[in-house]
Amino acid sequence: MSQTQMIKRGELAIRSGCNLETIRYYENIGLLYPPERTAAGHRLYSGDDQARLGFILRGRDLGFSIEELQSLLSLVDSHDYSCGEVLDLTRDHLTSVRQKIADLKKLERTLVSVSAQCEGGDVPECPIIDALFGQEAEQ
Amino acid sequence: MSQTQMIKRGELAIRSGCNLETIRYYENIGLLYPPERTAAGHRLYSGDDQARLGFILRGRDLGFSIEELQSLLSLVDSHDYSCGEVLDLTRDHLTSVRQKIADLKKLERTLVSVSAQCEGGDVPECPIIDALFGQEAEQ
DNA sequence: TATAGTCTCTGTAGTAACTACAGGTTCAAG
DNA sequence: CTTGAACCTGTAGTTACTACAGAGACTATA
Repeated sequence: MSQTQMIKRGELAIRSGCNLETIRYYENIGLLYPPERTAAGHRLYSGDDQARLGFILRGRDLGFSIEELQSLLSLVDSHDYSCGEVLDLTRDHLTSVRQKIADLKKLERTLVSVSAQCEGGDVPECPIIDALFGQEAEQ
Repeated sequence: MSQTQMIKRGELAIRSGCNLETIRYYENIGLLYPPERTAAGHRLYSGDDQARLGFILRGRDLGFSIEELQSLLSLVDSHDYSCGEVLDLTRDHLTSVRQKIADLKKLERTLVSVSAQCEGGDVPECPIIDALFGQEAEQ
């Protein structure tokens, strides 16, 4: 892609912003292909390798799990994927993100309502503690 | 509290809705006090033990981490906590919940905008894949 | 009373997605 | 030629559990 220059793991870590050990981890779990090696066994990453790591890191930033990235990459690797398949995976992921947001908002509301009963200060009785010890958390 | 009847771990699991193994885990990490035992070594939980587990489970439902629950419980155990201290912990937690919501919403927007460029179907080129392989994820 | 089946005990390993370390090569600069 | 940085490997730690194996205890029925 950009350059066909081969780089070592440390350099890849710096360029990609990915942790050094994480690169090896992605190789171990099969997200990255085992790269070429020098005679002494040092890893050498090609431009394609760098692009693939970039893909993984951007997917990770979008909250895709390793498993989801594995699905996405196996589609890409098949060279026979359709846009629809990718869109399905993305929509599934979007659904789970929205579910998490909904759960957290519910949590937020409960925390706000619990906090609102509490006046703070030095008083030794606390409605928050009472709520936690009480029968219902009114989640 | 409710009854001074001592119950065993299996019964506590059923009554509280907590996983059997989790109860032992909470004991191991010091969230629950080591309960009484029968002569043969079977755990016996008092009403107070049951209330404490209830506290933990409700706190967990509110998204408090083990560490936060440990702080909360050590305040309770000190018998000398103030409402202000509890409120501070709760507000810190609320802040982190809100941060998570904000992060996820940002993610959601990005996923929506990436998906919007994609028409699905059987075409073999996918803007989502292109975006992931591209230079910027425009997060 | 014998025995079968369920409950409980312990320590340990597995989950997700890394991160960090120890102990040992290899490389590059002076 | 030596020194220090970079690299190699395998393994352990993180969070908050969950699950398992193998052994002992309890209970109900024949």
